[in-house]
Amino acid sequence: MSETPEKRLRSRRLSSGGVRMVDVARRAGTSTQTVSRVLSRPELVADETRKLVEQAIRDLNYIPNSAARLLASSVSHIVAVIIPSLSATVYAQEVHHIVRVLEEHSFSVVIGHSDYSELREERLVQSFLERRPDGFILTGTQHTDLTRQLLRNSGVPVVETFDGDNAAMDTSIGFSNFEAGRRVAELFLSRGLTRIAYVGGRRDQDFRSNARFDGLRSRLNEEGLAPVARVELTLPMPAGDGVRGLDRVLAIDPLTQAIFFSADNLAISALLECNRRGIRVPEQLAICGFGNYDFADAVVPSLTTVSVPFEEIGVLAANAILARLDGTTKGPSQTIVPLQLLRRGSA
Amino acid sequence: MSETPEKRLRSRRLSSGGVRMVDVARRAGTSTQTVSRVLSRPELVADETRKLVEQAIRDLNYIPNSAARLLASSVSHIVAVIIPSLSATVYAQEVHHIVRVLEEHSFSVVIGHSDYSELREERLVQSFLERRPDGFILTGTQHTDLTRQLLRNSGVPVVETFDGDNAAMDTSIGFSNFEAGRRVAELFLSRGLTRIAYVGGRRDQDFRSNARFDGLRSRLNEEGLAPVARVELTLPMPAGDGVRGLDRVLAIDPLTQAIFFSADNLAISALLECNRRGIRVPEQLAICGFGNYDFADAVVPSLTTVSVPFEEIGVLAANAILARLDGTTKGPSQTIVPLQLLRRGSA
DNA sequence: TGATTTGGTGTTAGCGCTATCAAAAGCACT
DNA sequence: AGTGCTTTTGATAGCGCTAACACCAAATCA
Repeated sequence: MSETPEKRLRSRRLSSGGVRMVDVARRAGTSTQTVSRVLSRPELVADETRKLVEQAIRDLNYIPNSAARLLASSVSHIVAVIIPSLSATVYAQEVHHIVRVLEEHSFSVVIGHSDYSELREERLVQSFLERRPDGFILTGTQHTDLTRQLLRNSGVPVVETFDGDNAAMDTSIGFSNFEAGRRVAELFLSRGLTRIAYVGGRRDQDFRSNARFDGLRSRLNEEGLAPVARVELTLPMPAGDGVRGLDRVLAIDPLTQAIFFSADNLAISALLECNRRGIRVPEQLAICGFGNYDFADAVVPSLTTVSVPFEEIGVLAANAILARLDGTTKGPSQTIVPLQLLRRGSA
Repeated sequence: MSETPEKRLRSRRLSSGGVRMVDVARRAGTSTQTVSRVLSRPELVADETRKLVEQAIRDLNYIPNSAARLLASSVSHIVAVIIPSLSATVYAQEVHHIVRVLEEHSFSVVIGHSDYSELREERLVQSFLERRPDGFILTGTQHTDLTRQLLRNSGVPVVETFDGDNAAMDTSIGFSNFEAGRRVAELFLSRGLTRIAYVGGRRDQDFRSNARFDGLRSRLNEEGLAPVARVELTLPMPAGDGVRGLDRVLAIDPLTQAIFFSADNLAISALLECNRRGIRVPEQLAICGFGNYDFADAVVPSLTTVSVPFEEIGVLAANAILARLDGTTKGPSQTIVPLQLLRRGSA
């Protein structure tokens, strides 16, 4: 019997990684409980003991195991964020600020892409729930029934972003896409333009773009008008799609006087294409974008667009989760952040 | 004695969340081990039993607890990714593809921002290690000693991206920034330009930009030339910084014939500014960017730039981690992805 | 026929941590 | 000295899962 069970077990334990809390406790001459307290609620530990423990932690290069902590305490310090895609600057910006704020509070962010599909979102929610996150930040208010049910059952705080038009499950941080559409229509109308077109994502993919179109149409209807064209592009839409959108609009109605693009990258590439083709902007064709992206005010003519406070949305979403976790807020709440119509050269 | 310890404990357990594996086992009439096998290695379970268990899982809406799994098995299915910032499209793109690939293999990605600081990176590594990730993807090869030590001790596979010039700790997926600088210099020289300037990030922040500058200078030196100006901007650099860079270059040497910008967004905004000021590009001032961003070929004149395969880098980085984990690859390795100089209108 | 292998399943003992309670130590006051 | 209080520390029992092994029946072999 050269290999007792104990021996084998011990070797597995050692190979499993390294320094455990009990090693720190032994070195500091305390119990593991005291070490645990030094890490999570140091104010409960006498100064002298605390220093001893901290020294032991440093000496041994101890790194706590958050899985064990979660298992024992049911707190993961993880927030799950699901966005359509990180290659859209809008969402990348938002996530940037979510991560920034949550990092400061020692929460980790896990990220998933829904790829503009509710079903993929559902699968992600399912898989993220295995990590027992302390919060969820989703994009939009469009979800499958199962997604809603899973989240409700889990009892985790949920923040939905970017959609202030529809009812949220829990907490919502968004803006009114509908209102944005109306404001843009108003602008075009005020310039005496009536042949107005819209270029955006596919109806079944891009619900927030739908709302902008609806807003545009609603305002036009009030004047007895209607959009002369609506072009739907498959998401994701790279900048070059702006030119395709432009072409399709002009194919439908060559006399179009104004186009509202659902994102600035489309609008900018269309605008640059107009310059190239000698289509005068805004005299011949007015262009309005959405999002106030990087080069919106650098192109010639500068791009008229709707400015969306992505940073603010990210920060508010992160803070909403934090507030729910420390008990500052309880129930659902809706926050609408204001949009700003930036009247510039292109319209 | 109306409250036995057992009662209290049971109530805590129940409140802690919900359905456990043992509940599934009970319902399916098996042991927990069999349930566990159905989830992780279903081929080991008889078809009939498997179906029983799967039904029980569905009936109960069972969601496994990954913390318990990690604790018992030492596999987290987490990959930690640290980039300077998600608001730089370059890194957002890279992360997009990392997430996309890893999602398919049911790995979760946790994200952190170093904000171009080695010290912040060190803190992030420290905190991410608590989650026992199965892999790390870092940006660049510049790290603190403690960062290196922590990662080495942890035994986790590490991939460093974006830097093919320097030695990596473990696995590296990058390109040669130095070579990029040389290629751009070569291009300018071939057009007979000699008064060449560089605009990039601050020397102590942006090591990869330094390498591009070094490459540029090295090639110029070979012709007995030197850069006429080097402008250093504080990171992060929003697009508007391109104009500031242009101004500072022209202040140092008004006769500058060519500028190499360390990122396309700077180059594009500078180019648009030249148009506005009536500086003729490329006749009066040649401009070259880096990265081949969205509008690089849409502006007039189109932007000459270096195309970097961000998508490929992300995919390769993710695959490198996966290969290490399933034992396909063992030791360190270095992969250099090729750059492409896109000669367009601006140079 | 018995010996051996195979496939399928169950039993046991942790993984590393924290919640909970108990207890000890210190202090002020009667 | 005894009482009640606060502050500080420790012992114990899990958290929910899987690794490792044990076991059993059926299949295969000599």
